[in-house]
Amino acid sequence: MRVRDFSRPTTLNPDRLFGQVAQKLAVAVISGRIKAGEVLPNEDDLRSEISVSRTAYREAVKILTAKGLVEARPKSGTRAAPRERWNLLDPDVLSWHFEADPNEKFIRDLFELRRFVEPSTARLAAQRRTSADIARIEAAYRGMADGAPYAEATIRADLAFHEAIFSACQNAALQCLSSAVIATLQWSLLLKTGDEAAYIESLPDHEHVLLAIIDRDGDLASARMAGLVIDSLNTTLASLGTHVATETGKTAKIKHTK
Amino acid sequence: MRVRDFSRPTTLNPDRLFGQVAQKLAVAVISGRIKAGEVLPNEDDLRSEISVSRTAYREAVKILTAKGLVEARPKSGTRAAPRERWNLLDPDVLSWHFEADPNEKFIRDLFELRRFVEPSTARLAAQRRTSADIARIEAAYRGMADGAPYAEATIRADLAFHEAIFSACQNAALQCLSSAVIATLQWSLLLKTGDEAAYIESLPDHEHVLLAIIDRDGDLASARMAGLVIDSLNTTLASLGTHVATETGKTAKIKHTK
DNA sequence: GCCGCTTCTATCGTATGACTTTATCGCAGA
DNA sequence: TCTGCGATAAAGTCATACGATAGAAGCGGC
Repeated sequence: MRVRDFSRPTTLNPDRLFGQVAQKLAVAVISGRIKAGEVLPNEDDLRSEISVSRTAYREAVKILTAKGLVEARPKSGTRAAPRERWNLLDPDVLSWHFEADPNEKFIRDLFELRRFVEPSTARLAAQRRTSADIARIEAAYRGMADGAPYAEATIRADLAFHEAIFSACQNAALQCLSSAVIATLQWSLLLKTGDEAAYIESLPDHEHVLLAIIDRDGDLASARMAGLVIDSLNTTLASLGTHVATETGKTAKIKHTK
Repeated sequence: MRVRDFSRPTTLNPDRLFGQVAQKLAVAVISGRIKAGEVLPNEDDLRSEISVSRTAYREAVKILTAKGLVEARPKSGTRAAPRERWNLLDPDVLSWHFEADPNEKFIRDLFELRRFVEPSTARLAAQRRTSADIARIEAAYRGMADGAPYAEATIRADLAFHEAIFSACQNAALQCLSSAVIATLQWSLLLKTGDEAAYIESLPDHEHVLLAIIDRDGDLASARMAGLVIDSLNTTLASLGTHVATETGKTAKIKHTK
């Protein structure tokens, strides 16, 4: 796909050869071009696709193995792993998804995760935030408010806003979910690009979350963040051409079309 | 540490040479024996520790790179990465933590994550469960009730109980968190081994969760799971010799000692 | 003596070829 | 038909070599 990924640079070097091969293979697996059968046999790949040494190829495979995308067993070959084995929350795996066609079910799943996690992070952030955290969140909010909708800088500010809230939680395990939330956000922004009204409307919601966190009001921060996520989900799914209804109460139920 | 890890076999082959080297290095990084400085220089390791070829060593390093534990920059060397770069929710990384000394802060973080996530999974499971899901969860519960506390089979049943609830959510992204929850459970069971009373008392809680899921009562399932997690946290932290107070209402605040 | 340039070295990345280990598959024998 | 053994294919391991470059060490000019 032709989408730019604005998340922080991936851990593995993309201008190194093994990194390129890893990405190439990963996208082939994630996009479904390689199902759960054989991966391209060693020598075949080397001779046809790109001429790359066995070393670089093997190291690429090791990376994918580490992320659960493929499984290599001695005699039977290196096969693409079934999806339930993939580390879907790995930053690189999330990032590689942007190179494939949008998977609607997966985006829904990510949003559901976000809906469960992000209100809690807002609550924690309200309870534990330092003044430095406030400064970061506020700066990010200003970046969102000042920039043009869907400009790169604005998007970065949006991502930074949510990242800063995670960071204020002081929880290393929780922090690891920030990449998943950020990927969800990117899908969201990507899908509704052009819908300026939706973006403008979301600004006050962000500000309200910020204010609640400043006030150390965990319940309020949580509730406002929940609202923000649900609004985002609704406009995103609307862009996806799917219908969504919001239940009364705090949870939103996604109508399963078809 | 001398702890057994009962989670499903890791994705990367432990009886392969590179797997052993990867584990060795990973534990050295996670335990803090290697800080954020240089990793053992190539040749030094090869000659002293275990005689292993550069190939195997490099592939091990690639695995750790993929999981964010180390960073190999072109010419300056391979260094242990700062902790915020680690993929703490990666199944292997979680598993490697069992080889190091218990990190109290990290266990608290994991419990916090669990507290946020697992009630939601119980709610979703109640809404979406099939009869097959019920069968799995119920079988796991029977395994817990029938076995002796802290016997291996009983522990496996406990883990299976929670895993089955994740599975009933039909959410691939959420599913990836099951390994983190299971790791948390294992830490919990490990730390309070011997406290049979705590285990016996948790049985009805599990049963109540199961019943709520059978009844498709999402709110009830969520509330009961929340109670279960908080009880587990309290007894676990008590075993850790730390004091915890339960706030009135749905959230528990962990008193930060010192 | 301080600063900038050159050189030198350590270390990662890549390539190649040979050998070992493992597990699958098919054939032969009971 | 079942059992078992060997052929075989693919991953795993080893040794070696070379290229590139970041960073250190040494050198020379101001």
